[in-house]
Amino acid sequence: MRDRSTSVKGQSEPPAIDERLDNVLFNVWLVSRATNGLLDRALRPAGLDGDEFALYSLLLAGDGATPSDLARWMAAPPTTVSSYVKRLERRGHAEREANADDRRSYRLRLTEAGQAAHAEAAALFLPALAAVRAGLGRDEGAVTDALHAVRQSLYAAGDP
Amino acid sequence: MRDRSTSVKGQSEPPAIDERLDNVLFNVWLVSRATNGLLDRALRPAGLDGDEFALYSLLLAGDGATPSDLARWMAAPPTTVSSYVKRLERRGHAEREANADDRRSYRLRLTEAGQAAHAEAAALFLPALAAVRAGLGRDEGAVTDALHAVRQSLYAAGDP
DNA sequence: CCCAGTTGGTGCGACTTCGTACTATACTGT
DNA sequence: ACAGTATAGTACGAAGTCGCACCAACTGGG
Repeated sequence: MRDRSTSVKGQSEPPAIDERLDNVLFNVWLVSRATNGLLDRALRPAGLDGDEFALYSLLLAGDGATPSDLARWMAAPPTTVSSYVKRLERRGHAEREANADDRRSYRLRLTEAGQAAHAEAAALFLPALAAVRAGLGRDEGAVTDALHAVRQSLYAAGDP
Repeated sequence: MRDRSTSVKGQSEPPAIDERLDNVLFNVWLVSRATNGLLDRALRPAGLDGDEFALYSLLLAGDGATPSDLARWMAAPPTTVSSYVKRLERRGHAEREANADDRRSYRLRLTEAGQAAHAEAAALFLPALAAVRAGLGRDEGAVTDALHAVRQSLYAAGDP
């Protein structure tokens, strides 16, 4: 896994990490920033950013979701979720379905248009994912395990 | 590494990932959101959020940095960096030092007050980091390697 | 030299995030 | 039945993000 120093082409290298900062959380921050940057640029032509694409994917994979569900997935406060909901509705990409069991809540679902938007974004997302996977090569499984482990630890460490 | 299912106490578990979404980029997104949430909450008493703490740490570890440097580290557009600079200056946490070699640019450095703020935040950050590391146990090295690998791949995949 | 093109940063404005309050509905024990 | 409390979501406003347009300073070919 280590020392895959095969720098392809003149591709830009990431800045080198000071050893005092080389901890899990700082590395997560670096990866997170770089990933957001990459996805935002890749998806822009489709009119979505990385967060929105994740949201749409979640709504599509599950059978919709309640705002509370989304807040848990995103680790975001409910007010932020409310903004997203409003935005998706304004775009005509999602709609509410009343929940008979709990009338305070509702289930948010992608509309046809929302699914189309997701498909369009996915067509840009998949090549980006493929490129990253290619860069990881045979390490991909280990990386996925590592990310699962970090997520688990974050919750154990007190994510609410 | 896998199946460390020792859920401590009644701690909240993260939602389970649909297998169709279980790819590197989506996992990075989940980890990123959860990490930001954790850090924002942990650091709030010190008046910094996760991004700011990373920024301060970078400025402290390097001997200051130019806005372009920061943009590269953060994978953020220059306008965003400008906002950060203004904010840090407004707080009295950083100041500019003229760069004789390129008079368009400058080097940003933490002031005494900035270092104090960083120290205060670090006192909250370190326990959080320790908790996450504890959760990772002996996997920590593998996780760090994995994060390095992902960062490398992101740049190879076209981070500018 | 010198000027065309590149690079480092910023002002501004549209849009996003999220804390503080608040309402509405659901649970809990008595 | 019914407080009292807990939970789902929202309105609003302050602060943050970043695209567009821009200026200033560097660089390289002629």
